[in-house]
Amino acid sequence: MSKITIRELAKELGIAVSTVSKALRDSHEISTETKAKVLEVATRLNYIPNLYASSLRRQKSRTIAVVIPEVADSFFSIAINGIEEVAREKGYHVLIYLSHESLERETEILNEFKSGRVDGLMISVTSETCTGNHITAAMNSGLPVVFFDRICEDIQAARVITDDFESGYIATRHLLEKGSLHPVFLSISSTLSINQRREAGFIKALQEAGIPEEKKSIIPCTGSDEQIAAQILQLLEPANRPDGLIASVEKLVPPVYMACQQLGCRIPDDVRVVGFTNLPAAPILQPALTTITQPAFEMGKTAAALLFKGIEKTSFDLSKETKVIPSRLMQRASSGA
Amino acid sequence: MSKITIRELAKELGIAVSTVSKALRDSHEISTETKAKVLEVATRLNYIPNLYASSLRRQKSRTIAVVIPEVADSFFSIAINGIEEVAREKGYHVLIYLSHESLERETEILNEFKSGRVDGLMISVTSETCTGNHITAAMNSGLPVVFFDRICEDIQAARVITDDFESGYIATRHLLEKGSLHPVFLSISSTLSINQRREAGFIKALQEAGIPEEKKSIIPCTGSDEQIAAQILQLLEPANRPDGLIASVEKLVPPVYMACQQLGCRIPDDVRVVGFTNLPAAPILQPALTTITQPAFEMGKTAAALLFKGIEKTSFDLSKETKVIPSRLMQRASSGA
DNA sequence: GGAATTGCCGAAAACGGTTTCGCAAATAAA
DNA sequence: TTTATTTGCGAAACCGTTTTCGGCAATTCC
Repeated sequence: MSKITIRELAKELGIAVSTVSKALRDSHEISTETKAKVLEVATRLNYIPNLYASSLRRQKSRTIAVVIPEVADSFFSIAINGIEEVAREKGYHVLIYLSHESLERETEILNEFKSGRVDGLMISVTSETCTGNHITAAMNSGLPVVFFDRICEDIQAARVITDDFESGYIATRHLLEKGSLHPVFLSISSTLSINQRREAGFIKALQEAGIPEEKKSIIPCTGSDEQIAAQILQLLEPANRPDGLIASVEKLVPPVYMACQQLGCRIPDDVRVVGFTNLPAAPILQPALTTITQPAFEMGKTAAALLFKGIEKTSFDLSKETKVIPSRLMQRASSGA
Repeated sequence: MSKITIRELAKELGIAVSTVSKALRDSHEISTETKAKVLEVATRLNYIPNLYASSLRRQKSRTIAVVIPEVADSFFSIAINGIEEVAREKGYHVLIYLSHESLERETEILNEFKSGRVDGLMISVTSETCTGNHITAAMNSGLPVVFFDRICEDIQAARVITDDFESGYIATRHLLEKGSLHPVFLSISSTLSINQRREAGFIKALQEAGIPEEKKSIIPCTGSDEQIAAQILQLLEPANRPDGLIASVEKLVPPVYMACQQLGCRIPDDVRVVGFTNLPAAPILQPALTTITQPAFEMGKTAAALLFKGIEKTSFDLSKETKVIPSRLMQRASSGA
C-alpha cells in the first residue's frame, strides 16, 4: 500500500493537481460535479493528505503543544483529557512536553517552537519559572500562548486559572471553623503563582481570625520526595504539632498521611487536614480527605478552546483573556466532624 | 523577530544554500572551517530549521504517536514519563492521543498516521480492540509499531509487557496463603489481553489449590463508574461476601474501598484485597493496599527505546521483539497480617 | 451586439529544507 | 608528467500541497 498523493488522484481523474487540491478544500472555484468526482476517487483510494507538505505551504500545522511540569499528577492528567477532547473536535493534534519542574528544560522546549512547529502553546509553568523571557520570546515570534493553572504573573497573556486565593481562604476558614487554632500551610514553592495565591488566602483568613502571624505557620516543603517526607515528619512530631494543616498541592498528601500513621497522629482529632488535590482516592482515605478540588477537566477544555480561538481568529486579542473557574471544597472527615 | 531561513544564512555567508544545509547536518562533504563559520552564523542569528520542510523532504518527522485509552490512570501517566524521557534524549517529539476505550476512535486516530504523520507508534489498545485490522493496516503502510501493556494477541508486533499471568498467579496465591478460601477476581473486560492473562494466573492458582472452579469467582465489572460501583457493592453484601478479592485494574480500587466502608466490611478481616495499581496513595489507604505494582516507567522507557531502534535501524525486525518486565507484589495490610 | 463579468479549470510558482549530480581544484598514484 | 582519485562546494531538482494568476468559454449587462 504505497502512499498516494494528490498527483495520482489528478492522473486518475485526468485533471490538474491544482483542481484536485481546490476540490478537496471545497473551493468555490470548482464545480459541484468535479468536487463530487474528486471526493469519490479520494475516498476510494483512501487518500490522506501529507501533513508536512500542507503545513509547509500554509505555515500552520494544526498542532498545539502542551508543556507541563509532569503528567503523573491528577490535575494535569485530567486537564490533558479536556485538552485532547477539544483538540480532537477541532481536528488538532497535541504534542506533549514535560518540563520536570526545570526552567532550563522549559526554555529548551519553547525555543523549538519558534520554527513554526506548532500553531499554539498551552503551558503550566515550572515552579522555577519566575521570569518568563523564554515565554515572551515565543509569544513575540507570533505564537499564541495560553497559560493554565500555573501562570507567570508578569506576562500579559491569556490565562485559565482557578480561584486559588479564595480556595486558600476557604480552606483555612474551614479549618478554623472546625476548631483548629493554629493551622499551618505547607508551601511547595514561594515563586509559584498558585502557591502564592493559596498562601495569600491562608494569610488573609488567619488575619481575619485575629491569629498572630507567626512565621512558623507557613512551612516550606522542598527538595526530593524523601526530603519532603522528612520535613513533614518533623513538623508532625508531638512536641509542637499543629492542630490543622493545608497541603497546598497533591504531592504533599501522601507524606502527610504517612507521617500521621508513623507518629500515631490522629486525623482529624490531633490535626485537621485539607488538601488541594484531584486524587480519586481522596474519599477512600481513612479518614476521607477534605479537598479543594480543582476543575481540571473544565480548565483543560477552556484553555484549549481559548487557544483555538486565538489561533483561528487573528482579530481576537488573546492576551487580554482571563478565565477563572472556581474550585470546590469537598468536605470530608479529615477536617473534623 | 522574523523567521530566518537557510537561504538567509547562505546570503549572510556568501555561500550556497546546499552548502549551508550540509554544514548544518555535519556532512563529510564540507570542510571543518566552513562548518564552523556556518554554525557560528546560525547560532548568532538563532536559526531554527523548519521542521515541516525537513520532514517533507526526508519523509520523516522525528515525531512519534502514543495512543492510550486514557491518561488519568497512574500506569499510563507514569509510562508517558518514561516515553517522554527517551524521546527527549533522542530528539523526538511525542503526540498524544486518547482512544477513550473506543475502537472507533482508535481506528480514526490510526488512519491519520498513514500519511506519514509520525515515524512510529506506541499503542496500548482499547478494551474493545480484539481484531486489529486498523493496526495491521498502519503497520503495512510501513509504520513501526510497539505495543505496550495492553497488546493485541493476534498481531505479530513488538511488545513491551509485564508478567500479567505470573502476577495474577502470585496475587492469588498470596491471598490463599493469607487465609482466603474463596477469592474472587474482578474482571473489567474479557477481551483485554492483560485482563485475560491476570485471570488465567488467578485460575491456575485456584486449580493448584484444589479449589473447585465456580463460575462466580470471576466477577465482570463493566459499564460506567456508577454501574461498577453498584456491582461491587452488591458483591460485598454480607450474604455471600467473598473472603478475598483481586482488583484487576486501578479503577476498581476506589469502589472496592468505598463499598467496604459503606457496608462496614472490614479489610482484611472480612475480605482480603489485592489491587493491580500504581496509585501513589496505595500505602496511605486504611488499611494500606497490597498491590501488584507495574513497572510503568521502565515499560514506557523500554517501549520507546525499542520503537526508536525500529525506526532508526531498518535492518532491525521490530515485530519479533517481546520484552517482559516483571511486576512486583507490594505486600501491605489489606491482604492480611 | 459588443463589453464586461462570471464560472471553471490548468500551469507554475511558491513553502524551506535536502539530496543528487556535476565541476573544479588539490592531492595521490602510476 | 600523466592519470586517477579525493575534497569542497554550487546549481538545480525534489518532497506534496497550496495559491496565484491567467485563460477560455459561457453568461450577463448596457
